[in-house]
Amino acid sequence: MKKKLKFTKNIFNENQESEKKKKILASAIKIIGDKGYQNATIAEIAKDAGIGDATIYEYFKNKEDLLLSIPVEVTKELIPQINDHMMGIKGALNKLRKFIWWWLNYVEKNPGYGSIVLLELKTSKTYVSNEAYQAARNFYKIVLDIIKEGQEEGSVKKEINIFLARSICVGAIEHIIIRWLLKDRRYSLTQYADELADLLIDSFKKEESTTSKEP
Amino acid sequence: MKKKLKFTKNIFNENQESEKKKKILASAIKIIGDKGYQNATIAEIAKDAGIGDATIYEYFKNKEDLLLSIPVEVTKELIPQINDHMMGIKGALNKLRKFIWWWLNYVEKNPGYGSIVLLELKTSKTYVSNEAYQAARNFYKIVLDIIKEGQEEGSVKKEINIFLARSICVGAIEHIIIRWLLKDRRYSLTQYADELADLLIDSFKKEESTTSKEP
DNA sequence: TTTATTTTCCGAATAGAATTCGGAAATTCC
DNA sequence: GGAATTTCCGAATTCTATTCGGAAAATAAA
Repeated sequence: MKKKLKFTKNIFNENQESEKKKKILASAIKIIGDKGYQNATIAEIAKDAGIGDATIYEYFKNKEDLLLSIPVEVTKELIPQINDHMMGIKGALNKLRKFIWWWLNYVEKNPGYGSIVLLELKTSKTYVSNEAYQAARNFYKIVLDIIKEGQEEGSVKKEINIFLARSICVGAIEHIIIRWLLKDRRYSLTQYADELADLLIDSFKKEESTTSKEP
Repeated sequence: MKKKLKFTKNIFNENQESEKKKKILASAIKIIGDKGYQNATIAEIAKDAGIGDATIYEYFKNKEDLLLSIPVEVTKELIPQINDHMMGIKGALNKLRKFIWWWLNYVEKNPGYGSIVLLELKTSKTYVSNEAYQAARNFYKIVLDIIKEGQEEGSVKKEINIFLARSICVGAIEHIIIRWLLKDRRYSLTQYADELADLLIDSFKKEESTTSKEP
């Protein structure tokens, strides 16, 4: 493999992260996801990644930057993945159901990441002004777009405020995940998907039956 | 005022917290609510309370214990307060509307406390095994009781899972508050109360019209 | 191949903040 | 008033993020 050329490192790495950086991020997800941001130490993350403490600072500004980089990088993979799963599904409400199922399932399989995104991130002072916040917005924009689509195709009530509807969906999903993360995680998270989807869909959907003049 | 007797301090203080402890808690709410748990220092809290750093450790086991004590103490005041506001309101769905309004309004007026409860608390490693978690449960039990009451009086659909309904309510409320806390807080939070209540109520309520045989 | 330059890495020092310790000051008891 | 007890806190300790300076490795130049 060709090695990096002089002065080209930064440009070269814009898309292709160095292996070392990826390794640090993986260790950070593992350690922070397990112990929480406060109890995770740079020393332990460095050790897990097989490097010296100081080396982390070659790749990340500081501990907070390391934390915030996690959702930025992971979301880059996640959004294409969920879009892929969405393909071929007809009807906004069916897509909403799929989204709920997919996200619960993902967190159940990656509780460390879920814990970082849903518990640790928001306490970061610089979160909203960071790229990580945009990543979260992009992710939840999927829900907003589904609701919009539903209004356009006529399956979702026109009179509801789509932003409020998104808040209800995302809020409910996150709340259920957070309970699961905080508790022992013994039960399956995915089992809630259908019932939650039923209730949400029921509150958004336009009644099909007696809508037109006379049946 | 009679001073404390030998050996009776702990028993005596079970209900009546010492003034100093209250002062520390007030300063902690102020500082942590403003800067966040990580950026708030014991030194600054102590200074604000007009005492030495080490004195805080006479009243709280450590910084985390201080954080967790905040919701425990505040909830003791809050639950009676909200119950008071609930009095005289007829109908579970009207109570739900009131609860939503009251809680949004409280956070708008006490954003520091809101920030502690909704952003900082859950990252604490010992949260679920702490009294603070019970305090949060007690607080949100109000919502669960309202939904139950609604099913009993016939205003809420019998077929919905009340725990899920509670998750949706609480999740949606918290999500809206968190957005407000993270963003600039320039707009009014209370303004969302009615629209949110409308949407939630609409999804829980039993259709009144054609339920009985023939009107 | 040798030498110069640039990049990567990290051991050791620094600094900031939580927590502990020992004893002084204040209060209560007799 | 003096002994016992409690309250308070200055100073020392410890733990950890972060910085610094330079060694090691990689790359370019000769």
